Amino acid sequence: MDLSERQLQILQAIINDYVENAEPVGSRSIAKKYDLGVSPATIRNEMSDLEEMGYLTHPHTSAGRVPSDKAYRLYVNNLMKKKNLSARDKRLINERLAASRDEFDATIRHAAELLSEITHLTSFALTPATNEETISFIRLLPVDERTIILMIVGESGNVTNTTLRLKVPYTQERLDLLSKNMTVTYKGRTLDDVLKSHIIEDVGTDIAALNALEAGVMPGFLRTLEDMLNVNLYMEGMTNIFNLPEYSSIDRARDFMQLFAQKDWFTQKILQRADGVVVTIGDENTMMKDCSLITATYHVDGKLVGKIGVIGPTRMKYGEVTSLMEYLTNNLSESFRLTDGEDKTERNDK
Amino acid sequence: MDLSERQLQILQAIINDYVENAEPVGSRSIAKKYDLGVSPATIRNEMSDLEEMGYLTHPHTSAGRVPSDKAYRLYVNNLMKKKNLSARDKRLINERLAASRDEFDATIRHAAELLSEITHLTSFALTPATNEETISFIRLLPVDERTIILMIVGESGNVTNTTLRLKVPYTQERLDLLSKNMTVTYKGRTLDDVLKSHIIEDVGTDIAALNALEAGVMPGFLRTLEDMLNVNLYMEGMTNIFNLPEYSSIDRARDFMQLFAQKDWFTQKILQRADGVVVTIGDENTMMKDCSLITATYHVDGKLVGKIGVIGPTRMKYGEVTSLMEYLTNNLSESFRLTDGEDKTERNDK
DNA sequence: GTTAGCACTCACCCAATCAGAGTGCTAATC
DNA sequence: GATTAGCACTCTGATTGGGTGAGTGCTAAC
Repeated sequence: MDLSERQLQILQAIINDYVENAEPVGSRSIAKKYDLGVSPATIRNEMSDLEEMGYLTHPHTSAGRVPSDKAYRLYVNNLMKKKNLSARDKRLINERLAASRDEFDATIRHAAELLSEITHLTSFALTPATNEETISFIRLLPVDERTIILMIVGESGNVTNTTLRLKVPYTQERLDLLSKNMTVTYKGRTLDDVLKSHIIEDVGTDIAALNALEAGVMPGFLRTLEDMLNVNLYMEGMTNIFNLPEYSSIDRARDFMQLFAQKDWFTQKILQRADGVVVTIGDENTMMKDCSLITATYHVDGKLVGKIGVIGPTRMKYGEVTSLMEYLTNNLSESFRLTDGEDKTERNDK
Repeated sequence: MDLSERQLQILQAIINDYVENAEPVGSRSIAKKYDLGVSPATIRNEMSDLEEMGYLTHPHTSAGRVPSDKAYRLYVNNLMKKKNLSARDKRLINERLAASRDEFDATIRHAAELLSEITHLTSFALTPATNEETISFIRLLPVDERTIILMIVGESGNVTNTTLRLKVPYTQERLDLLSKNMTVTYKGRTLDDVLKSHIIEDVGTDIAALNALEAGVMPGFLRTLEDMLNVNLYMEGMTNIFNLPEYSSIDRARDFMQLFAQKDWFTQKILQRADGVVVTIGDENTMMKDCSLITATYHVDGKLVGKIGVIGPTRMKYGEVTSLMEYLTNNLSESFRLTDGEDKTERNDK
């Protein structure tokens, strides 16, 4: 049972009004503000029908109507139209991202900043997931008699290193030999893959002398792989929600803040989401039932996939936020396209 | 004009009571709970005197007394006695820190976690400041035709790296030569020092061929130095304050949260504080007038200095918190003492 | 110097009241 | 049959006023 054209208009009007003012909207104010050519009474009848169908709710008898999650879903799927970003916002984004273009993590952090500045909501950004990253080479460098640096370099330019203190002394040759052996063994394999075959493989059983050194290095190697797999989460604008009426109760505010207390858990939840712009509204979220969450994906060199996102109350300017996120992720993916011949340097220091 | 013994007793009683219950304490309840051998009326007179001297305040005529910042200061300086940690807390700390002993940043994060878990306040930890860190060596490693990794290693084992995309191709020899030249030029100098002499020095003017490569590397080198100088801030238990009555108003809670919105600013403020256990109470803080802030320092290998801290309302168990922090920083410094011969690995991946 | 006694002051809670916004229904109108 | 005007009804939120209890400050007695 479809909604009539007029019902859609009314629903849209209610959503617009509620998103703007955060107060239950009555029939009279709709009739006045939006020129629908019908009287408040008619609107009341339609509202009553819309409520019966589950698109509106009623805080109490004598209050106006509030859109339900279902209404927002309908809005996002059918009614919402893309907004063009203001020239000001576009310029802001271009400038800010260009400024930190050289530094990978900084760019991503800036994207999150922009997101929260423009939407006045809470935003976040994840550095790309590196499950698919493959090992390019492994290098061991001497520091002093007992200390070496282990460095793992991925094909996409990810670099992670650890300082290792060894029990036994080493020689330069042995170090080089082990570097080479490890590179040969692991080159081309994904981080995930190597880590899962957790069993410390015999990297160089044929060279018996290596074993002591190797044994000293392996735990650090695995730990570094793990570290390389971790994505970084940058959060911005957490305190923005304090300006929203829906979080004027301390309990709601606390619940919201606690979402981010466990960063790891939150990160996992975000990583599980599909690619592209994804909107989940209220109850559709397992994490926080009275929030909406919008995520979008950007690409690095067309391969690795990172995410940015916005969290706010279900009362949110979906059209504007999704358009902004599309623009932002396009811009990011463009920045991170490592076409050759370009004078581009990239940071990897997570 | 000193306080009499009895006045001190009463003041201490009021502080104890208020810290415990967060409610203005009246003369009668002091007389009842603490056996001071005098009647409520006498206590009232003393309280009146203490108020005149600025140690107590009065929310309104018919309310009990509340300790002022000045009272807490007196308490911290003179009255407070060290508490022994419970066996449970000690074990908790030892176990948790030992578990992540290998990973530098993780250990520090765990210290902050412990601090907030045990005190039920908001805590933070800073990785050591690296102003004093000196450069040990610089290494350039090839990745592909146009990409190299720049790695700076400090004497204390700090390692930071960047991936650089070059305009011009390079050869292995030139890379090695530049590595050596840079190492010779910068070895033993502090990061700060090198960065301040910002002028791109002529690393190898005698070898004309190097110039193009060198020019491509220098900006990345300086950026990496900057990055190496940054300290990491880990915050824990931010939502703990929601359980405290003083933050039941949304405005106070917002103000508190906004303190941490600008991490960089906050970090700077903390870095400026003196070494050792430092307590600043209420108005003594420029940052947040109605909080108390306690910081303490730990050492890495006896040299580099990092900080941990706790923030909460001025109503705080100063004795317990400072004792805890002393224990924790001792434990941390102990963990980070890089005595030789030990099988210790240390992470540097900030 | 200490204490008992007592008037006084607020903050807090509760109930009652009132105005305003908005609905839901009915009956009249197009 | 759809639309609208009119009106009774409902509920919230702000305001008011009395009652209670905790606690002070003062005075006079010990």
